[in-house]
This record gives sequence, C-alpha cells and structure tokens, in this order.
Amino acid sequence: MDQPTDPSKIIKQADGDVCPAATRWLPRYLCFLRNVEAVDQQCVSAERIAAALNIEPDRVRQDIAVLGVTARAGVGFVVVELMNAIERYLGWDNITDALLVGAGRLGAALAGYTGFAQYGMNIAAVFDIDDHKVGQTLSGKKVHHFDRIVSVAQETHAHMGIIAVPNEAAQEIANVLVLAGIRAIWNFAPVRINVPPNIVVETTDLAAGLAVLSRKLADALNPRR
Amino acid sequence: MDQPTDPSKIIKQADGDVCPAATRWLPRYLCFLRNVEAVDQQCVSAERIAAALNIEPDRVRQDIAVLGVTARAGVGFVVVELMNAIERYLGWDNITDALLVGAGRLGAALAGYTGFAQYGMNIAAVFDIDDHKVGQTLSGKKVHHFDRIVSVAQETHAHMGIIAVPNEAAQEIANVLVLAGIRAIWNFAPVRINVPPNIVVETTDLAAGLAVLSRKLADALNPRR
DNA sequence: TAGATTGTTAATCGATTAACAATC
DNA sequence: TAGATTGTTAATCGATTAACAATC
Repeated sequence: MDQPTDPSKIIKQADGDVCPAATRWLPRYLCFLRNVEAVDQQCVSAERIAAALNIEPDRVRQDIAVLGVTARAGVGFVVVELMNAIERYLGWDNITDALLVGAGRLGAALAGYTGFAQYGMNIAAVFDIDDHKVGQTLSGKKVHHFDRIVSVAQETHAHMGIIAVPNEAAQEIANVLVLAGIRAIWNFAPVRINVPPNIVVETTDLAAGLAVLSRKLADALNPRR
Repeated sequence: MDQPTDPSKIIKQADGDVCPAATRWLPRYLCFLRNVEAVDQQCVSAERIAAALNIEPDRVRQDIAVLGVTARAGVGFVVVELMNAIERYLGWDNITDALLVGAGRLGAALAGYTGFAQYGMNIAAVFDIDDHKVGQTLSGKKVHHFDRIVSVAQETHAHMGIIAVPNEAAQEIANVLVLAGIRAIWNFAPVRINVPPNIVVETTDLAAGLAVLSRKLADALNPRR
C-alpha cells in the first residue's frame, strides 16, 4: 500500500492478464453453483463452495477475486451474480463455434461428446484428409475434406480450432487454421505448437493424467521398486 | 555430495516417490519414440526429442533421469531401450483393466475412445444406475447396473476405476469402488475425492484447459477488458 | 584429443497454502 | 456489538529454466 513494489509487477496486475491457475478452477465453481441454483438457493459462501469441492476456502476467494464480484461478509455471494460473472469472464455467455480437425479415435470421441455446450463451445464442423472418412458423418456431424477448411471457417465465423491429429501433422494443421482466421487453438496432440503472438493455444494431453495414475498404481501394487 | 542435506529430503528422494511433473511428460516422449522406431532409427539424443516436441532439452534429460537409463554422450539413447523403460516405469507394459462408472455424455465419449490401449489401459466394463441405460451397449460394451460392480470387479480382476458421473455422486461412487477392491481411480468429476491412503486418485478436469483457452480468446477478441 | 551430449546441481519462476486485518 | 466471512498480503512449496562439470 505504501511500499512501492517492483513496477513490472504492478503492470502485470494492472492489465487484464490471465492467471491460468485461477482460471482452471472457475469451471468447478460454476458447475457447483449450477447445482446450488437448481436447488433454489440464493446465497452461498466461499466456505460452502470450498467444502463441497473439498478444497481450501482461501483459494476459492482468491480465484473469485479476479471477477470483481463482491460478497457480503457473514453471508457470502449471490449465486446468480457469481455464476454470471464466471460465465462472462470465460466468455461462456456466448457459444463459440469450433472446427474440429481429425476424425480419428480422439476426434470421434470429441465429436461425440455432447457436453461442450455447457462450456460455451460448439463443434460446428469436422475435417479430415482421409478420403475414406470424408463424406461420412461422425455423431451426426458431416466430415469435410481438410481442403475446405478456409471456406467453411468463413461461412461459420468459427473462432476456435481443435487439433486431434497425429503429432507430426499438428504444426502444419495449426498453420492452416491460422490462415483460415482461427484465433484460438485447443491442441490435443502431445506436442508444443508455434503460433503468431495474436493467436492463443492451449494443449491438453489426455495421457498425462493417466500416466501419473498408472505410475502411482504400479507403485502401490508393487512397492519396493 | 559432501554437505549433508536436510534428512527429510534425502528420504524423499531415496524411496521411489513419484514426481508428477516429470511423469506427465513421459507419454509425450513415448509417443515420439514410437514414431522414431517406426522409421527404423536406432538412437536418438535428448536434443532431438526436445526439438521434435518443441521444448528444452534440459527438461527431457531431467525427466528421463528417473528411469535409470543411461545414454552415450555424443550419441544419445537407444530408442528401444528408452521406450521399454518408459513403458515399464508407467506400468504400461501390461494392460490394466478398468471399470467405467457413468454412461452419460462423458462416459459415452470415454467408452468410445479406442486409443487407451496405447496407454496400457482397457475399459473392461461400463456401469450406470439409470435403468434406461442398463442393458444397452455403448460402443460395443454392455452397460451393467452399478449394483453389480463388486462381482464384476472380482471376475475381471480390474485394478482401476473411472468416474464419469455428476459431481454429487462422485464421492459415493469412489467409496463403492474402494469396497470393490479397486486400487486406482481416474476421476473426471470436477471435485476432489477422499480415499484411504492406500488408494491412488488422479482427477482430470476436461473443462479446465478449455476455460483457460476461452478466457484468452475472449481477451484477444475484445481487448481492454 | 576434440566435439558433442549427458546428467546433476543451482536459480528463477509461478502456484498453493497460510495468516490476518477489514468489513458486513 | 459480536460473530462470521471476506479479500488481500506474506510464506511455503514445487516445477521449470538455466548453468556447467563429467563423460563418451
């Protein structure tokens, strides 16, 4: 308050820079709040959220702080207000159309998952380069040839691309997605992807969590190395 | 080497305690190595792995260090040797049978994903409490009533359970899985779960990565707050 | 030997946990 | 006012990045 801190830090806080760690928790709070709302409760304290999710109340308050929603001490937050704030913060108050590239095993699973609507996302079209897959439907979505992605991107005004192709192809696909005007890429290939600075990328490696679990299990079943 | 460090640290290193951060990277290396092997290359350096995955070579070496595989300086690692070491470390040299609980949206997607075999895991059976779903098949797997899980667990000798049910039910399901003799739980419900100390849990929240991406996208499309 | 790459140890960075004064 | 809960700041913890001597 009175001690002037390192200026670089001040700037970092001042602009709306995203703190990934906090953002990752917001969907959990939102999910819980939806349940609470369904039961017709008006207010909820950070304590109660924490208890339900089995985490520290401190973290709940810290994560929520970025939203700018204020609570009444002794009472807590207004459920609807907090829900709306999270949805607005994540941009989940509007559905984002996404183009899914890759109709293989993972692509098929993603196309078949009907829960993305809850997270403000809709898979608008599916693409592949394999002529055997092109023309078929995947969970009711038609598979287009990847050549057509630029025109489809323009038609749908999609902002997001989802990469579910083999490692080697991932970077190349990303390049084309950028050319097609895509601004955000959700990458399921276990490789880091290079994109221009105005494009945002998030890589999700499904196998990572399973690897940790498998290792722990191997240890538990067979201790002493 | 000569300075005696804090004893607690020494113990922590001494026993085979898992470092989650390193373990999370191993599937990526494995995936790349499988490609390299397919092209009939015998050796590979940490530098090359790092280049292909677009990360720092230092990290590759550090992560690989836990495996106890040694490389020849100036040449690198023997591909097959390194692959086998990773698979053994993760217990992926044997397939683990898993019981999937929840035949909803996410459960259906997981049951439909045919790629888990690559990660040493097989979904042996699917369970739900909804009578409409019980008896149906999900991607060729029959859906059993959750009541039957204890007996099925014994028949299949499954060690792993996968939770894909709504938040509120997650803890309860976990309790039953433990009673059924399950040792490892892969939890897709965005809640922290309590289990006895001899049971291992890993929670994967699909929405977390999407939340970060959505927020960054919202920022990119609409800067200045 | 010389060049290249390893493997380990130290330094930075970020995220989680703890503490506590401010507020309703 | 008293009790309860917030919101912010400091302390701990772990993970990533950097550095460098050891090795083939």
